[in-house]
Amino acid sequence: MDKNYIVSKQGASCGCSHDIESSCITVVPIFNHLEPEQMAEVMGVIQSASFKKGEILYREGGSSDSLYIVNRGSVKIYRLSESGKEQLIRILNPGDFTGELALFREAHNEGYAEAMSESDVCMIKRDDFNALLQKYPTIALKVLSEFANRLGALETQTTRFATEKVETRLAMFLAECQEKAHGSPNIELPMSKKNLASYLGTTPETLSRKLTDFEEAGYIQQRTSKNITILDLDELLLP
Amino acid sequence: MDKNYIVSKQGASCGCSHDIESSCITVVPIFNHLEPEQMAEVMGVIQSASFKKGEILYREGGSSDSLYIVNRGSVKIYRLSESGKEQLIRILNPGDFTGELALFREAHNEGYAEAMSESDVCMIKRDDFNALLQKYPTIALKVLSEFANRLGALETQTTRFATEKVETRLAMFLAECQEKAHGSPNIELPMSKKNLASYLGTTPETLSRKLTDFEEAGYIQQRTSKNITILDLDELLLP
DNA sequence: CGAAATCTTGACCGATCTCAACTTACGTGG
DNA sequence: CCACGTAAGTTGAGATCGGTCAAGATTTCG
Repeated sequence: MDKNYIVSKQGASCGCSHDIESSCITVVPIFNHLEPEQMAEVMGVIQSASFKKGEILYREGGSSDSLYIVNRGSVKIYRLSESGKEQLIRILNPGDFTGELALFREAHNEGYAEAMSESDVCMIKRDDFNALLQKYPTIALKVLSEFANRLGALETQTTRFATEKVETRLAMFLAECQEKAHGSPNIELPMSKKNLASYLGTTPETLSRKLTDFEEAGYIQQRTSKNITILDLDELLLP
Repeated sequence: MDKNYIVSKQGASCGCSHDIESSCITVVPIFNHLEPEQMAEVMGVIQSASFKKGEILYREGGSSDSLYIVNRGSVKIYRLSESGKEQLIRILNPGDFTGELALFREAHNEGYAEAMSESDVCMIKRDDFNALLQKYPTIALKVLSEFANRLGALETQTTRFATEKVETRLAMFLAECQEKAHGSPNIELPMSKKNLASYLGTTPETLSRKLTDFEEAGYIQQRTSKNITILDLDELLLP
């Protein structure tokens, strides 16, 4: 297992009370099959950086040409629609990466990446990463696998937007939260309700109302702002 | 240029009056950089098949484990939402491929692939394709590039569904049609209006109404069922 | 502790879906 | 080649969902 993670290069510079061990060491799925000496090669081309909450990793139209791997914290990827509204695409947690669009296409970034909390990020330059891919085909297979998963998830997401109403999308989202929580009825929303509204393609007002509706119908119970207990998943998903 | 395409393996078995030359030879982007002897190796693991209009290449939940490359004709990829509505994801034209989800994940197919017209399709088995990827890393790079493009397009699509109204989505779609037609104002819808409605996440009724609205506003002119002349693209995109 | 952001609730309105009737286009078989 | 049946497309009326604006409550964070 020792070879299965990358040690972030920056030292424990954070003066705060974070758990240093877990915060600076992260499993990076696309590299976790490499031998130590190969990993060393990867380490050689990695750059690290920390971002404070709200700082931008890259912005739309920018010409960043790196792969970004989140090591600690969380990063939100969002776009601004042609009419100016923000649309949250996904949230990166430790081990997730982004920047692929700028890597494999000539096009510029099509979205924004913004740290949602103090975050450590590893970066690999386009040319270095391409060299790694050429040299170690298994890395490419890992990335292909990740892309395939993301394509599948995005297609599901698109289908929901196109065919389900807000209420249903929210119910499905809650169901997925419960799944990720290994079936526990007590779930914690992984983002603010404002962001969740954006992610679900609705407004905070409507989201608030739907949650209230669910609660009044006895399907869920809102404990705190982000903690919800799911009382009747079946009824929630039925309509 | 000679090495830049694959010759479909089935003979000119169609008794109909199709143009044999163009119908059985197709550029396949993910292989078009290979040397002849490498291409021969690819040919060795390819199987071909023809599908009549309406025939299903694979279906949701099925366990097809092949990559499908369209050689002639067109194939539509769609999903059925949890509530049973059909959502058109994309249309494959010659050179496009699908089946990636079953290739790189354990999961089953999450959608349907259906021939929209008489179509010739090349298939490569999962194991064979993986072997090719390992042996020729450049193929993997091509596929990565294709995936990256598709991810970008899907994110754009998702953002539009989440933030734009039907009218705007339709206008953007028409604009893209014109772009693909190299700027010509005379465009041809690449699918039936029923399918287009599904693709845009609306109903045929609403689509019909919006097109009428555009026409009455003088932005477009509907010549035939599928032929439209764009009179004022700027006004179309403005609101 | 206080300013700013987030969240909630209410009232209203507009976009789009649904249902239904009708027209048009298309493919098949006589 | 035409007739017919089915699917696709159009149009209208009504209902509903969800967005907007506004005000107030609550939380967060410096």
